[in-house]
Amino acid sequence: MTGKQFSSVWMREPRPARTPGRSREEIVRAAMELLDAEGLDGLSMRKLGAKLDAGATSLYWYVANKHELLELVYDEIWGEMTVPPPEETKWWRQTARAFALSMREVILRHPWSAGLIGRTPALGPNALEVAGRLSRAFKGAGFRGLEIDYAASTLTAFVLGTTIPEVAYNEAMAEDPLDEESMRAAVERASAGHPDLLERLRESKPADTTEVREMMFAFGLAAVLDGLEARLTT
Amino acid sequence: MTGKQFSSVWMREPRPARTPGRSREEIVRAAMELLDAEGLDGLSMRKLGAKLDAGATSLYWYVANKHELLELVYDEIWGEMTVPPPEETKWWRQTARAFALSMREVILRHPWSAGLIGRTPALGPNALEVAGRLSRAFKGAGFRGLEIDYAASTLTAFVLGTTIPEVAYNEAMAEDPLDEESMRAAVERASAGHPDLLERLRESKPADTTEVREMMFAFGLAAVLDGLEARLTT
DNA sequence: GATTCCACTCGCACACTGTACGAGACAACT
DNA sequence: AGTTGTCTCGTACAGTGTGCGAGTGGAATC
Repeated sequence: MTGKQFSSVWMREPRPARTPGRSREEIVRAAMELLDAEGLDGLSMRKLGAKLDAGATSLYWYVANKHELLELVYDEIWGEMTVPPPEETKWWRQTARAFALSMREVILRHPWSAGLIGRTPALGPNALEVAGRLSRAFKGAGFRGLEIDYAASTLTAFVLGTTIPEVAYNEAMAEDPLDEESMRAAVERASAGHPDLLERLRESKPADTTEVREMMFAFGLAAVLDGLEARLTT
Repeated sequence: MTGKQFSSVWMREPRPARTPGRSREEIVRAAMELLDAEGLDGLSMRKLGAKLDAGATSLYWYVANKHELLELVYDEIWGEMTVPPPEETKWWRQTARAFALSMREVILRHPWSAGLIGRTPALGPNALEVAGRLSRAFKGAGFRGLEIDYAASTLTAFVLGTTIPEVAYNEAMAEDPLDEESMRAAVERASAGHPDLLERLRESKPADTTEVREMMFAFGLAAVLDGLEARLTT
């Protein structure tokens, strides 16, 4: 009568894995390969089973349902991000900056993660490790109490909010590859009646898309870090 | 031979809608009701058809596919956000702040939008209207050239990145309602071995969840605005 | 008034999804 | 030898988006 358990993979022990060869890790690895190759929609239990020379429903021995599997691969994403330990960096800004760049890079490298990353609570060991390191970094910076969390959340929110649309753009381009020119024409047509937008569209003409985004990210990141620093000195 | 068109609802004229009663608008309205009631997964063409006393496939006369329908309801979301015109506000900060609050409020009111909002290019009339107003506001603030876009993107990125996890938390809670207490216990158990996290978890004990998030949002927003202002004066 | 045409509706079918169920296979322990 | 527990998987079910093609009703044309 103690109420329902919070249902997450991380609240349950994994199957012992007496390991003939199939195990949770194996499944997660195969799932990530499939995700990298075919995206979030490309992952189905049947395909994953086939990839492992197993029946689709065999996987349900190791994983309660597909959502649990996604929780597992999701945490793997956090494992690929780097938060440099304080010894390696002089200022907290350096740590924060390195993390932000790494987070963006990981998401862009695994575009399917953009569809997962804010969507499920991040309670896996890797996510907690990152959260812990980030916490320590901001604490070292001088933040106190809840503001440590606030600062960390602000940073990750910026990266998330920036990267998700980037991924969306990339995927729209991938499934419907059209040259820069006609894309621009389409957007221009849609922007008719919004002179401000058209003007800025023309300004960016010569620049490469990825380069513009790089600059945008650098600009926003600098602003966020400045903003956090400002919260610190008052 | 001019290459493929960019495929988006906004690139095509809507069906003339001789309107016996069924029309694009009607369908979009019904879709939003269904989404508000049952969430993103609750929207299926069959259910939507039933709600309109129509066969599922009848809708395909007005909409090329489900994705197009989602593009339409997605733009509706932008229509509910408010960007106060410059006359009504004294500083750009006020405009930006009002927009950010409004954006967050709209997303929280239509949680399903969190699954759409960064995922598809925002080329609908409402989205462009918002983008235009935002552009003008930041131009008025003193930003120039591409930095106008950068500033606007930074702001929306922050709101997006903050709100998506909020929605995720709300939905996890909704489908698996457990009291604050056992939730905290679960998270504490997961955080074992991360003293920094545990410490902060305990600090936030008395505070209400929604209140904490409100404070977090205010903190982050102030930081972002400060950061943007800093970019401006240099 | 008859005919043609077109806007529109919708039942059926197809390929696909996640996963509950229960029957079997194999190894280890009693 | 028998029992138990771990693990595999075929089958089945309810659900999805949507292509196709036949059907309907009203307006326009002859």
